[in-house]
Amino acid sequence: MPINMKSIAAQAGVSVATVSRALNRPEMVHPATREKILAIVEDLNYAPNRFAQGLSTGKTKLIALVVPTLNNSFFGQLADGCQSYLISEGYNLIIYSYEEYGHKELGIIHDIDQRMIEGLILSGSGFYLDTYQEMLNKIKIPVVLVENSPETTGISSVYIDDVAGMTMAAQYLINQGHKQIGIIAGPEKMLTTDRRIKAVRNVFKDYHLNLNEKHVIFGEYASLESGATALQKLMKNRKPPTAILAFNDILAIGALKAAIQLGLKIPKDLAIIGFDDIPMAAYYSPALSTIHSPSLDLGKHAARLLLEKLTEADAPIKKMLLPVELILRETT
Amino acid sequence: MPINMKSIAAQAGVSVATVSRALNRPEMVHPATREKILAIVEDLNYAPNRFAQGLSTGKTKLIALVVPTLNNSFFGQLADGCQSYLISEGYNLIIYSYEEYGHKELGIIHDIDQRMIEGLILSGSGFYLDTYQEMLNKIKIPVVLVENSPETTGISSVYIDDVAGMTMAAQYLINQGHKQIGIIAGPEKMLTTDRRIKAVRNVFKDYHLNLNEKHVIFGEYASLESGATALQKLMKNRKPPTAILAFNDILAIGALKAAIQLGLKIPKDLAIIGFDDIPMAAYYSPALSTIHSPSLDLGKHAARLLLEKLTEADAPIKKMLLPVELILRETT
DNA sequence: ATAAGTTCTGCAAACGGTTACACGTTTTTG
DNA sequence: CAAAAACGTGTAACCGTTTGCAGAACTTAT
Repeated sequence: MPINMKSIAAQAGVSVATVSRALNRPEMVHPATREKILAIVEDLNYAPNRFAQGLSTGKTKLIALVVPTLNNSFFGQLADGCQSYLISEGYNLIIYSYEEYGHKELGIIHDIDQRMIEGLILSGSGFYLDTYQEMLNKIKIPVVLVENSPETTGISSVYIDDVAGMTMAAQYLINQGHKQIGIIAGPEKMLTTDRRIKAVRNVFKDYHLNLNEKHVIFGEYASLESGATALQKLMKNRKPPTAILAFNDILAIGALKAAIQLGLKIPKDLAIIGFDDIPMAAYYSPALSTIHSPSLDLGKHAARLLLEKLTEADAPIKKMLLPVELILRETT
Repeated sequence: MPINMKSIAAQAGVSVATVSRALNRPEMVHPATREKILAIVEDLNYAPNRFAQGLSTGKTKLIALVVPTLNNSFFGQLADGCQSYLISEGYNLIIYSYEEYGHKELGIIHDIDQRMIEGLILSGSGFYLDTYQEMLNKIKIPVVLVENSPETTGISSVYIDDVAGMTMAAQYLINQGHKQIGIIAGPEKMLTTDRRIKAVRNVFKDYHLNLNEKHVIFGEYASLESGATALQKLMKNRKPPTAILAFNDILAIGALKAAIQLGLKIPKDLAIIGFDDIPMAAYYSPALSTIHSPSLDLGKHAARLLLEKLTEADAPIKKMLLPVELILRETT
């Protein structure tokens, strides 16, 4: 015996239409009838079948989140943030992590139709500068970008204040007397990479310093190994850096490990500042100085912005900038 | 102009039924017709609407995964593993992380009906011994358990060889001459905790040693902080341990950090072995000795077992035990 | 008491597929 | 060469909702 509207209707002695209305537009049905129906609904713990709803309304309350990988606290927290907000609003989240999934096409464009996904939250490094707009053009549903280009027009996005973060970090290091600063960046074509590196260059300019191009290493997005090899390469320079700016904590920790293995004293021989402030940063040994970014909030705000676009026809495009904080621990 | 079956049918000059058959049971339709239809389908990049399919077949190809949190590489990888396998089989995954979501009821039971979720992969610590069976009884769809009780009857499960892992670790420490071994366990009522602690007790018995009950600390599931406080408590004992077995790497790293802060030399004053071998383990400083468990595979196998149950009516209950490995690094 | 509103409810079509059944066509068989 | 079997396709019911439309029942105004 399936518990569907029909059975509710039968029990209440009304038509399915009335049950539907009692649920969706209560003011349209007579109080007495409504009470009766709702009591039965409550009693049977009935909830409408979303598929049928989806078919008939075109609304499925399904949102997709795209992340590079879940094997990184930053995205894990981001996902948790989206999740919790969406669930509270009656939406569900499908997460696509393209590292394991295999990048090609992401298949999402396909699923958007098949699954009738209503909105998309795009995060991470997968969306490179050159293929970026092209990709977005193919998507016909509302999109919110996380940690991506504020330059992109027409799309709401939530991002953290990269520029402020990098600026603070670079200024701090320079004020500490560092002249040779190594940059361990993410992939070259990534938007965040771009933004952050420009911020560093600007600080250097302000201080009338020169950024040694050999001290800039592009690598994988967030891999411990990539951080380690970057550091090794940096230290082989004739004038090795005395401080490192890493574009995320995973890279920073990889670098930190490599530095320790090279026998460097941290922070005396080498100072390191990361980015993100993943939980592990405070617990590394030595504890990593880093830029704190509110990843959970990032997710929540992204989800909120998306739902706004979904439910309010005239929701304006918003660019939301979340503040960051420089947290000084033991690596500086 | 929506691209649905109707439009395909119109273009091919056949009925929707034939299109449906061409897609689902190709052998039933005349090769020539089939070719024609498939060509159009290909051309328009058509894919059937899953909601409509779901409504009429009852199959939605939606699987849910329950994890405590995504803010832990172990579960991140687990999720990635499930994801990649499921996607390759045409399924989609909805992830519920109950830490952020709020534990109560998990709401999943609700969503299972609403969303017509076909199968469930349950992982993690949320399912405690006492409420465990009760919870499972409420679920009417196929379930696969990850890292959970092999004692549970009637349910397929994938788990790692806790017992072998803990046994190896304990034996190793004892053979190294440690007599006072501290245990930093997860929550007391968790099934894995139970299994692992029994394994340790057995090793002690085999060696005719006594496990000091004061050396066993139960804590949160996987929190750095909980690991740190556990260690502090342990070291306050009159006879503090000279080695630590932590039930996961997060706890281990928390403990490690606390130990370093107490000025202990690792591994001379204190040896530590973790569990899971998250990527960070190798990159911690000192690198953490740990039991490697194949979290990605865990996910893939769980997903595979679930699909077997879904598609093969008589799929047998399977208990799959994945082997672990003791990896000795710098903390032993 | 009747006309004109208001409420409230039911009917039925639609959403986009799947599939049992029936029917016309072709092939096989004795 | 007719009867039987096999094949290919269309018709229509169904899955569980939502919602425009129409009509019944009740108010209110005249």
